[in-house]
Amino acid sequence: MTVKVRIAPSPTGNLHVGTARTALFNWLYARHHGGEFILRIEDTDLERSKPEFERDIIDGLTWLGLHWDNGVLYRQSEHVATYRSHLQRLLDEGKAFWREFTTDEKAALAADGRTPRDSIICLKEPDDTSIMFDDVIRGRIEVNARRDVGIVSLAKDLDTPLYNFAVVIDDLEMGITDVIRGEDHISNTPKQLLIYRALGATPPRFAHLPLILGPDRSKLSKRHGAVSMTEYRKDYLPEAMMDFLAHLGHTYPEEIMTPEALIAGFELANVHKSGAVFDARKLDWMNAQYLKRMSPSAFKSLVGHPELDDAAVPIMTERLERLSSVDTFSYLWEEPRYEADLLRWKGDDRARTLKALSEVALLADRAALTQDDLDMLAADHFDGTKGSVYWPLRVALSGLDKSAGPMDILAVIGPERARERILTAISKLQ
RNA sequence: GGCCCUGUCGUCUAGUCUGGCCUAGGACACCGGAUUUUCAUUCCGGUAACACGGGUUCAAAUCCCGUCGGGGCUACCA
Repeated sequence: MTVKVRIAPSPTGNLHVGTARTALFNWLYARHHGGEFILRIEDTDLERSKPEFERDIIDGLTWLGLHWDNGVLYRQSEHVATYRSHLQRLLDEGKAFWREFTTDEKAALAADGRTPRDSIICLKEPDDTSIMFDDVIRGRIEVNARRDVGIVSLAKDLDTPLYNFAVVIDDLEMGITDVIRGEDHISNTPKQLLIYRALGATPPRFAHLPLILGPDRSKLSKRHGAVSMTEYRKDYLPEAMMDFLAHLGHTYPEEIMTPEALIAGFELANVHKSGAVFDARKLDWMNAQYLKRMSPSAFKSLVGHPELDDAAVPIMTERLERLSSVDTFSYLWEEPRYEADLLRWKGDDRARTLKALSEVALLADRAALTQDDLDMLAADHFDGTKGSVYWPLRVALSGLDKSAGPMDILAVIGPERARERILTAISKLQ
């Protein structure tokens, strides 16, 4: 049987990194086995589901490069008839029943600010039997149906299915072969198994992924900072993000791997059992690695400056980790602004700085500046102190205390603009 | 509290199934050095872990038992 997996996010928030990672593992698994990867929108919670969140999830998944095989989106809300018929059948067969709430339960709910209803549809209370499954990642998991699971709620009414029920019906209807999801769903699995049993259906295989953790080792959430993919898009390359996420909880032989290699090497057997902390610094490093490997033209258009000379590319890629910091290189495309005092190298006074810059300007007037010219200038007139020449020139060109070297900048902006900047620096000192 | 999952450097991890090649390897981060006009890149080097306690064994990170720790779930959310 060919493999068919799904990612089933609920559009009650933007695409969470944890959901993205689960999606990635499902995708990797499907592609590795030549199977299908389905996107299913779990919008049974009508109140919290929002179209803009659905949009964000779709955009995020697309950005990451995770393409699903069902062209038309499957939304649970569009399949009420299916849930209804299964629900009715379960009711008719006496496997499910309308469970009345006690006044106490209703009071508790009302106190919570919610409008309680009189009854919901539940599965008949299970027998005192053990219910078990062999998790592909964790091995056998076994619990007592009556004591540990109890009564499973299925739907608020015939047209309003609840999560556990909708998931089972959809997975069944779609022919999902492997359910690969977060560890936080382990405790839902016995409930769903009970539903499969009531339906007389064969459950799929289950594989529970370790959670992505925050620095304090609890499930990654908003209080840890950015958790939505959207927030990462402005800083990272999708291939870097994919690579990073793929390594969280899965063993791979290399740090930097192409999507093809990730697919080829993906094995549920190599998925870990314990959670992994999301380390943004490693993501930064990976991103930097991918940036360095980009072609000059691709990089230039990525950062929005296709007009730049190719020489600008290594200047940026050698220093850039997060895309949003690209403005620190603005001196490559616009005139720098700075205070005159920044031009002075260490103990040098204004006169000496002015002299250095003037000599450089003279040199630049005669011919294209070379490193040899500058070295000679330093040796002849500044007792060998290269800094006295290089520093003012570099600041004149970049306007910053930290930047690429003057010769590198010169190669990007050209001799004309360089000369103008040197002249500007000289006038600042006068 | 109950049920379930889990435990190798600060972090991601190799090694655990099939005990010896592990005086525990790699990567990120960090520290130091080389190159050097600043920053960065690059290259060298370094600090740093088998949660703890028993047991089995000639030999245990690896097997067994216990303890402790961390996490998840505990909805008329998903």
